[in-house]
Amino acid sequence: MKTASLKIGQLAKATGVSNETIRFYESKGLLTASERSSSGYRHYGSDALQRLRFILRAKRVGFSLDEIAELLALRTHADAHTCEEVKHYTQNKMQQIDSKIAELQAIRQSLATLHQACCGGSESAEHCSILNALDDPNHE
Amino acid sequence: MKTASLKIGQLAKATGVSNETIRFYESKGLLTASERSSSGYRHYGSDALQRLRFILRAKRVGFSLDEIAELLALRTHADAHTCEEVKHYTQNKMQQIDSKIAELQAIRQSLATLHQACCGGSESAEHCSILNALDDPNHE
DNA sequence: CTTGACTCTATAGTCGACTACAAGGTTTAT
DNA sequence: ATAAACCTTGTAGTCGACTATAGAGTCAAG
Repeated sequence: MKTASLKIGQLAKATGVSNETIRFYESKGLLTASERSSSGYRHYGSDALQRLRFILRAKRVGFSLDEIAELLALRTHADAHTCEEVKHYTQNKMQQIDSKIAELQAIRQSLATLHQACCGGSESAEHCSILNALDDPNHE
Repeated sequence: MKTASLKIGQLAKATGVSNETIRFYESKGLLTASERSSSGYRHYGSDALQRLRFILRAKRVGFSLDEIAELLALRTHADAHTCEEVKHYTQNKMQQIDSKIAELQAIRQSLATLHQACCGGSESAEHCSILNALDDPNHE
């Protein structure tokens, strides 16, 4: 027996998604079982666990399943992608991520201002909303 | 005439969404026109621009319209919310944002590793994928 | 004073991402 | 050896977030 082979239900439980979701991700090409038993049962290694966690992580920060599939398909020196492609793609994606981080920090700042203004922030106006808390210097 | 009154199409153009999307957001309680003309046309002030940009920003980082509506409804000293509620909610939301930022940074790190490994990162293995680039110390 | 570019409401359709059956086969615990 | 608890495929339904269309009214330029 190989180290840590998981059946679909175990993988599901370990990641907090349903069996159906895992099969759905498979149908979208995001996650394939490393093996099938003679009876057709899916079997996963620990790499699947890592892969699925990556998928969920990326989803939580607003990436679509298609984008995630692209990310997972990225490999250096792989047959399907030239170095140039990988360089450009990763560069681009990192910029996208930096924007997302900046956007999150802006929202966080507004929340922090609101949090401080609440009950005790004596300077603050009444009816201070999250939009008042936003300075919003950059547009678009 | 008041300063900078926008019709729906102008607001749409300024933010890059369609007129229909704006009406849809209105139907979900996210964005109301400050006024209607006698003929029923919606008119927006610059606050609507700020509000809509906030909505789009929050959307891009994975918040649902319902969550965004909650964020926008947050006000200190407002009738509908006690200080305790606001304090708890903002605290909670800020933690959520911190997790999102950490997740983005993890993905970004993987991409950076991949980017460096590509064409010239002499130490790196062949067929290095984004998952190999992930150390993934923390689970869940 | 008409033409074209806007706006309105209302309803239906689409698309991504699941979620819930149905009808059956397999594994495991007793 | 049989029942409970798994697994299989397949199809249909749901839900959030739009998007498109119809049919009508309004506004600004020539």
